[in-house]
Amino acid sequence: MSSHPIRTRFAPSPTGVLHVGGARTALFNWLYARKQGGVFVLRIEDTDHSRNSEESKQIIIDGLHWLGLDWDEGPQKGGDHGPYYQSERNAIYEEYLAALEKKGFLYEEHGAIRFRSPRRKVLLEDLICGNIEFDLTNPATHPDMTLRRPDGSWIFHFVNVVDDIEMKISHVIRGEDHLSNTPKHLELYAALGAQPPRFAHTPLILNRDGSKMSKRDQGANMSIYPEQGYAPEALRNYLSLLGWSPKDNREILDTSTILELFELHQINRRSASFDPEKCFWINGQHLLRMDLARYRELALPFLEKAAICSESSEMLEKVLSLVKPKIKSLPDLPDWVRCFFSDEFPFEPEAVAKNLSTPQARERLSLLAQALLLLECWSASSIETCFKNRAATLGIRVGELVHPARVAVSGRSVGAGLYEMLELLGRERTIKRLLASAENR
RNA sequence: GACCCUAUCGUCCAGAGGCCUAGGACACUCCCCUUUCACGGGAGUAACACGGGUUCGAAUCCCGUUAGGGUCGCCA
Repeated sequence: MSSHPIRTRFAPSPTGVLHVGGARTALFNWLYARKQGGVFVLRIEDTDHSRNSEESKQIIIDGLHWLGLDWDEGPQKGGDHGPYYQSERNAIYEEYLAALEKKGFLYEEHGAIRFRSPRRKVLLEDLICGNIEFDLTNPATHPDMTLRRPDGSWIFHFVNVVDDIEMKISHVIRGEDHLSNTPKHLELYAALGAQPPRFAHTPLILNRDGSKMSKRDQGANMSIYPEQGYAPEALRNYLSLLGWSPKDNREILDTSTILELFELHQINRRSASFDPEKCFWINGQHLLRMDLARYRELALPFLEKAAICSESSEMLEKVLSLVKPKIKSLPDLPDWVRCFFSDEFPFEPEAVAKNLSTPQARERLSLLAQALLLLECWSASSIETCFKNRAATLGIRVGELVHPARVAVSGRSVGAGLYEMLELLGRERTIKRLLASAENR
């Protein structure tokens, strides 16, 4: 198409959190660049000295790393258009300011440097919002913008435009909160004699009730997702669906599919609201569908944190593949699997009360243990047969054996398939636990 | 207040004049499967903000109203 290479950028200011809206903006920029075979740039807009710190910058970098949005140029990566921190680009801004000065666009007021608007109508051809004309002829409604403060520090509009020119950004994909700023930016491009990039303003993400999403709202802060056991690929999936869709009712999409189907101009013009429940569901679907190696990778930190360690990696894999189809959230994992790796596990009081409190139940456990002791082959299917036979002999439903046994062996009333659990646990531990419960509880 | 954007189930998305008695998904309710919890399958509740046009015909086009959001900073 164009002879100009596609270059997009994510240009956050370090505020201490990576907001979910910012993450989505970054995702769209990343998707577009990757889809077009272009370059994705990360630039940190840290001109406001009062509120930026190393930690804040690190939070953004960590968040993007976690989300899997790798940049081609930027912090930790370098590139031909650096530096990528605005705080280090002073000389460049001075140069551009001098150019504007020379052309007579600037004037000073109270020590600040301001841009004299040409006072014209400005047409924005937005890839998402369409053509919008802004009338900037009235100074009362559109006052001249300030470019530089009396203390020498720079204002967003100016440095943002200068950097986009210098970094040869071809597509500015950003939140709709910048839509009304764009005519000002267009004035700057014109004044600098630069060709403006294509703009694409995405609708904002709101809360479920339609209110503006602040960093404190549920789900707004990206740092909670790794902690809560979300898979980055699931978040990419959910975020991509806020304002965009593949149009064919598919919802669970891996990133390569999104890449294949994503189109900038198909993004909605309607603001979306963030639904934590749906996000959770999408994550669950990814957890369910991912392969065991990936599952294990995501699960490991949660097991380590709970001080659960496996005697063998083979055992770990067996346990994980057993519970994987059942579990919806990785933070729940330790409670589900602790009983496989240690004899020290808590008994849920309600589960005990319901299933182990009667002498009858304890009697059955002990009978069950005797039967299992005699089993010639310790496999899930023969264990199942044994349970069923036992139940038939006692004239009860299998459930009346299964539920107490589950609690005796795991302390819990919910879990994976019991017969498979027992097979994995081994005969010795199974019988020991059945008898312990038969006697004590 | 001015300017800009938006308006389909509670939520996300489909719908770009007749295929719409509006489709899918989350959530919710019920049923089936099942040793539990899940998964899976089935069913159900639930929406075109309102008012005018245009048209033989409008969720879809136009205008207005209302509502929500955004911007109007020497924040980004």
